[in-house]
Amino acid sequence: MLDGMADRPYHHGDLRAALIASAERALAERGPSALSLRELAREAGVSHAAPGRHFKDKQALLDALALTGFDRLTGRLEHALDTAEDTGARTRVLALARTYVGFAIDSAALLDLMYARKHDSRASPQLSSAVERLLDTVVRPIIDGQAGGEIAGDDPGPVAATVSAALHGFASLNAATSPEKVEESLAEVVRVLFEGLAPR
Amino acid sequence: MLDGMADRPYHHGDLRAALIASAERALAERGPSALSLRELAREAGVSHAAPGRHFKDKQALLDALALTGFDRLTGRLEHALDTAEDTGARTRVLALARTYVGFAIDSAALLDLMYARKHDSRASPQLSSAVERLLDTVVRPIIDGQAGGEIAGDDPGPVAATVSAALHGFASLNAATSPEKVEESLAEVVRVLFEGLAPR
DNA sequence: CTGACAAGTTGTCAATGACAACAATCGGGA
DNA sequence: TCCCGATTGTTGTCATTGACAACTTGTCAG
Repeated sequence: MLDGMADRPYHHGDLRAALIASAERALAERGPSALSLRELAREAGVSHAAPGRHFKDKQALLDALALTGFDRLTGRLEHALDTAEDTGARTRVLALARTYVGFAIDSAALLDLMYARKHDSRASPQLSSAVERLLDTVVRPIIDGQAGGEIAGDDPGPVAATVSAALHGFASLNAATSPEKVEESLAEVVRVLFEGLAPR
Repeated sequence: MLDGMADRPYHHGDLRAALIASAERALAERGPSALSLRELAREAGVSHAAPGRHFKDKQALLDALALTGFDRLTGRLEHALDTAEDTGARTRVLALARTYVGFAIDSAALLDLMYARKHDSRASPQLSSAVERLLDTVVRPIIDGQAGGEIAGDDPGPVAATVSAALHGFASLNAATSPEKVEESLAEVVRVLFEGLAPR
């Protein structure tokens, strides 16, 4: 029975989720180094050791946070693709890029964390599979585009590597830029991607 | 002089540089969270408060470290460009990419730190100008290429944005990949960049 | 009912970053 | 040359933190 918020019940209800949410706020507002388990515990109104029941480690909390980040980003990308389903390949890639960059702008610190964890060799297998799902999503419009003759080549590999690199790189480099400027710049980047550097 | 068993002079000689070097090693070996000022001090053979004379803050140390990273990377890129001076635009871009990715592979944690600091609004002006010099270097072969008719367009802006995004993104995404695979993949990416996604 | 397990609590410890007050060394000008 | 101020390093201290141990409270299956 959820007893409501009366005089703090002994059991929090969903401390795990509350900690992750708090962590994300703290991460965004004060940077990764300022993130303290004890502070999160205080915000949640529990004792300083309570987080230990849900996360073995500070690192475990960060891993869980990164994981939610990947899930959320992948979800948004999938939604963007579904919405642009019947448009051209270029439009779909642009939709993908817009979404990715949007995420990078309003969750810059989280994105950093996500890739920092991904690069760590001690990363959990869950994290790796989350990254895979993300990449699969990016590859989808490319495979479709090649099948429909809108994108050159028949091996999605090199094209996917290029597009995901450009996507991630652009997002990472422009995470601190104002959304309007980014939007404009982004359209140009997708155009250059499709038309290539070499003169036609 | 109470020169005990260790012939350690009261003054270290160049503590500042020693700390930065130690910090880079520790960063690479044990990750950013394990980096402790006191440990660096111990490694340098000085007291736990000595680093405070050279760096106001732990953050200040990290900023200085990031700065050396940018300087080193820019230096390598400039050298790579100079070496490839009389070749075609595509070769020069490939040289740039190789160098950038090489840096990312053997200094992955440092590169993360560099961009983490860059994204922080409280970053020092020195850091910003270091980033600018880096971008200028990347833009150079593009301007040259457009002037020589090897790269389409006359505004380097969009092309530079695309190339630097792809460069940085590819490096970031492949920092944990084996050098051989990366080398192969990299050549394909540069090819796709030049020829574009759209069928010719 | 009950007892095992999950979730939270208090207590403690070593490590850390920051700072203050003090000491040794160095270097430049009188 | 000598002295005095600026640098650089030292010891001491403090609050905060992450981790762990031992204990308590609530929950739920049988």
